[in-house]
Amino acid sequence: MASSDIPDIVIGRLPIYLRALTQLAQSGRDVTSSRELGQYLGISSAQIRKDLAWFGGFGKQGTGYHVQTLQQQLQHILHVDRQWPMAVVGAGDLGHALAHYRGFKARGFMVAAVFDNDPEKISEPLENNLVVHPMEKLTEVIGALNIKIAMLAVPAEHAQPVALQLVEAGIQAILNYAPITLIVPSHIRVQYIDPVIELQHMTFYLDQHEGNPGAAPEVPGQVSGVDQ
Amino acid sequence: MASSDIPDIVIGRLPIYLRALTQLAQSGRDVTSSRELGQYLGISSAQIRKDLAWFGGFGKQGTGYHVQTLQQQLQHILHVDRQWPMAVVGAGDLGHALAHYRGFKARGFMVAAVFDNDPEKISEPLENNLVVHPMEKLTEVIGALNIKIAMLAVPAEHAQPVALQLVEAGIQAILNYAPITLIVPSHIRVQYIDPVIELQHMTFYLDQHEGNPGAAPEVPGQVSGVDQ
DNA sequence: TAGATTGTTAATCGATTAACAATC
DNA sequence: TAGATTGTTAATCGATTAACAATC
Repeated sequence: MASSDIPDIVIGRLPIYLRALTQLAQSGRDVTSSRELGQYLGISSAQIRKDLAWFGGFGKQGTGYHVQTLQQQLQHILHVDRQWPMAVVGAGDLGHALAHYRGFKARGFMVAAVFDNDPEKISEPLENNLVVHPMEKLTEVIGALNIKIAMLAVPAEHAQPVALQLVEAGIQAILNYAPITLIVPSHIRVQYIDPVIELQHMTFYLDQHEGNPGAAPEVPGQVSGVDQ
Repeated sequence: MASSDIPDIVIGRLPIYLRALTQLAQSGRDVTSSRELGQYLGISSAQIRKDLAWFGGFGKQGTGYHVQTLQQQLQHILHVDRQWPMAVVGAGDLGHALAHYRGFKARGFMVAAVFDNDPEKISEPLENNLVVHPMEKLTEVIGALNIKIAMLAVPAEHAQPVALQLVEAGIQAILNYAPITLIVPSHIRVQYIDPVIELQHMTFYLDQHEGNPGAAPEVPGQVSGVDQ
């Protein structure tokens, strides 16, 4: 029952299930099945049932799963049945995009503070009453707002030292947008977002001269696999 | 030898190795070992050697790997020993951030065209002589510039139809930033970037009341695992 | 009831790790 | 040479899938 018993690879799929359920709910579906969900996500129905079974029995034989109930259960399991305040560090293009992103709220998150070390950006007003704080205020603001999660959007060469500052300030989870591996204490959670990693994964399968000259229409219908 | 023999999970790690080698090269290292690389990335040395062995023997017994040579080999294997022109679809905050991002060039990519359906954004000038094209020009421009890769940065409700337009236009790989699962023909590669998925993966391990009041400094030193 | 789908166990499959001969 | 590290094989480990009794 301890969360450490549950394979991390299972945890990684739960947010994807949750996202799919949200889509289903929006399209008005009340009930779904592991078969439907699996087909939609490119995952076997057995895997979905087995993943959910780690946390209990949420379905009904013969019927399937009540979309809204399962959604709530997953939100509870993932601790997103609340709003996590987050810090954005780095107020460049990406930092701005993150600070303005409307999609966090409905899924358990909000940007509560933005930091940058560029004097020109300090005090710059953003949406939602946010302003850009100087890096000197990092520990103070993160402590005052009880922030545990940071999105790191600074240039690659600053990412490592800033990450350690964040840890000092009490941050426990970092979503790192800088294209480097961070070295942090082992109790700090880190996830990486680097578009080039994903692009290079795809170009392995692409061939420069695999030309499609003039466009070759194809019948849609199949489903692509799951994301990392 | 056919690329389909090689597990996709192995392919997914190669860009991470390549990124680490770039970091090593920048810090002036000439030679490295599977042990060093593994320690740095939180991966076993055996796995790194086994992954590389799918493509040949790049190392020297007793010595290790020549950083620059291995870098070049991986670039070749991943087909990033060239510059892939890409389309950005959606010229909002995120689209702008992608169009301005400086990090693509050195790693095999460039933004060659930007599209949006908002008349106010059309013809808006961006960096690098880019302008925002109307969606009507999608097929024409993608064909003329021989673009095979698109980054999809439109609102969630438009992502599915736009993805199919991209496929019609000859796009073969999509990096999808919209928080939905895309349904596309099976020969189209799709990778997903959704920060909320990564955040929810981390909040599973966080506890709201696991307070660190007043900041608890900790000794850095250990390394976090590999991303997806 | 008959049909459908769950939760779960056992079988299979694949990925990771350990170990070591080869060799620089 | 002695020490180090590769490439590779065999052993282990873990994840996925198949199958089905339980039951709605």
